[in-house]
Amino acid sequence: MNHVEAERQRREKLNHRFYALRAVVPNVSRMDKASLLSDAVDYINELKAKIKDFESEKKRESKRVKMETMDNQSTVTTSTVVDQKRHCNSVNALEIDVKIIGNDAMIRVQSENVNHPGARLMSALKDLEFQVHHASISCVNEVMVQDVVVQVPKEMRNEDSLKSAILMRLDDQE
Amino acid sequence: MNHVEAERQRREKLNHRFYALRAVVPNVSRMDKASLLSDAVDYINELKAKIKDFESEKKRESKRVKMETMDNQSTVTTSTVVDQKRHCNSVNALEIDVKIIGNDAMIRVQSENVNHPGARLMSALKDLEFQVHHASISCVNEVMVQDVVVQVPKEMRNEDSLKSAILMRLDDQE
DNA sequence: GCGAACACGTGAACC
DNA sequence: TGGTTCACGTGTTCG
Repeated sequence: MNHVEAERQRREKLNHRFYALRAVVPNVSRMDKASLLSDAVDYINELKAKIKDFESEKKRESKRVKMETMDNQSTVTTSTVVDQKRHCNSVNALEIDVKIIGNDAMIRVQSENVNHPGARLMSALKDLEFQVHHASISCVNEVMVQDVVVQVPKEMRNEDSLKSAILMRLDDQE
Repeated sequence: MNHVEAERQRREKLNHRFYALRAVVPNVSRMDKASLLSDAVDYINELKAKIKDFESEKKRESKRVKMETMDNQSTVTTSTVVDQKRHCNSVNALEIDVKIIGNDAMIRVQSENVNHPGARLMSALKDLEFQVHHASISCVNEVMVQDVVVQVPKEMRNEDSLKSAILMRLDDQE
């Protein structure tokens, strides 16, 4: 009969598949087909759980990275805006920005690094009797940027008058 | 006979395992047992590849993080050392550290925030005709810390003489 | 000899 | 009506 041969081939095929399954499932406890099947099910569930862990971890990681890059972008954006401002009306001479916040003022001065601008700005702030909370001076390629935070007396808390008062005292020392 | 019953239970058990396998393998193309088995093998290989990807990615990630933390540690260590130095011989008056590196000097001054120490140090550096590359001034609780990097002429490149020269000019302005 | 596991041939069901 | 798949009972082997 052809039937018996077909059935024989079917069994053979099935057994090959069982061998293939044995090849990819580790730790096959016992060698019978039933145990192999349940071990395969367990193994697949283990792999699924592992992947789930990785994916949740990856999601957290990507959130962390996204927040970091957003932080970076905000700082970068700020400095970029400032740079554009700088390039807009940039002259060789000197430029000053003043921002008053409460009792304090944030002052930014950009100038050529000649005639000791750091000493001049600090001296001007001393003349005005501003208490310095923080100052940062950086010089790159003969351009000097100074950022200072000072406490100003209340009668001086006007951005324009403050700016001109500083400019005046800076010019005095040229 | 008992034999037929045992065989019946065996077949039943095997079929249950097949059902269980069907439950955990998605996209079972056809419903016959042979296809189920080969699909299961394919699926397991997919999961394995996915996990391998995740693990190599994770390894790269952990290397990156390790390098980042090492960077952080080195900077933290440096500032800690400096802090210890500060606390060691800290007095109310004024303290100065000088480190000469090539053409430049790193100067650190800690003092009370009275009499405008920022202006005084900058003025002293101007008197000495040191070019300021960078300066950072911070004030917390009436204690002011100044860190500056300057270029010094070669005839002044001695740490002790540099320190006393600065100290002298700071005292002049008291 | 018996429990477990497997392979085999056969009948049935289903396109 | 063949082709395919499944379930079943049976024979056989091994510990």
